[in-house]
Amino acid sequence: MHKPASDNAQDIHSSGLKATWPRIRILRLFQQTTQRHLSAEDVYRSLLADGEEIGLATIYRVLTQFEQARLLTRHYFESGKAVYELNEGQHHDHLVCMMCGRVEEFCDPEIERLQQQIAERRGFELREHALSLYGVCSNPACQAKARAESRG
Amino acid sequence: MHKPASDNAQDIHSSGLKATWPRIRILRLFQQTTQRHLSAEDVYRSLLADGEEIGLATIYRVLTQFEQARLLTRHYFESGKAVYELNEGQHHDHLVCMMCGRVEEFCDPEIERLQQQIAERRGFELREHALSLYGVCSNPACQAKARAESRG
DNA sequence: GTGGTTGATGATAATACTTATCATTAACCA
DNA sequence: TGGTTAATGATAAGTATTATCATCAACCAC
Repeated sequence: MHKPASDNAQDIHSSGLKATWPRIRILRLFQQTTQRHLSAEDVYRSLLADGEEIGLATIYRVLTQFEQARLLTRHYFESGKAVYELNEGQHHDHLVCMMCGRVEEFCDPEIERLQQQIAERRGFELREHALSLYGVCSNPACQAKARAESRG
Repeated sequence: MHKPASDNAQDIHSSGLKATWPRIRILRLFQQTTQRHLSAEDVYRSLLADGEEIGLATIYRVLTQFEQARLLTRHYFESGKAVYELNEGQHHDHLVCMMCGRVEEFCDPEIERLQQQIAERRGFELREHALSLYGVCSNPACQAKARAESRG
């Protein structure tokens, strides 16, 4: 199921980066975690909890490098804080629950086509896009919370 | 063309906020500026340049209040820094030039419909969304810069 | 394998953006 | 107009991120 550490080192290496222990551990975390989107702080705490000796500065550096190397992609989800996710080739967009923070992914070729069309019409060469839908998920607790807030 | 200050005060007042001088000036700035999207720092510098005595803390507070009052809307545009724009009722999305930072707006009912459909299928009650397209605009200088960057 | 070079690490200082604190001041309504 | 209540501005504090730099480890040539 999960790639062994050696493949992992290979991925890092072929991005022109030295396959160091911190880098291997960070990449592995993204490959193994159930929580797909992680902030620098999330990664830091998770690795500390696993008994790793790692500095926060290294996390930030490596996340930036991995993003440039296209191993990870970065999002902001309308908050000042960056989160990263594994880049698995297939582009997708996000559906975010405003109550519990859960993130679902989706991909709609028709929307993608329309985006391309809009960019072309305005003389833009489209490079990338970010589409996030915000709402309340089907969890009853979230719906209750949403009702409470609107009464608030 | 532009609303007089009194209407301006009216808008603020009917949002349940006192029509203070700093608030009137900030709202007026958004109504009169050609640069549609402004950060807290942009607003601060602009008002200082106009000879206003205003504190940065006030700017942050007022921008947050105006957003809650739906006079302004906030965006992050994939950077850790918030920018605000006047809320004129009509929802729209953004097309951002990655070279010069220019922002164009667009609105596509078909994309909106598809978004609604996606949310429904997954049991989400859609509240809002953010769609930003990033690319290179038709300005020759931007296209030259883009080519230079891709050569690295 | 080993060693030298080069780049990576981690501690920490610095920066950028934003929010909280609090004494003073101004807006609003009776 | 005066009193109440909320807003302001200076500044401290908080949070997220980047820069600095001495030490250390990965990699390639041998």
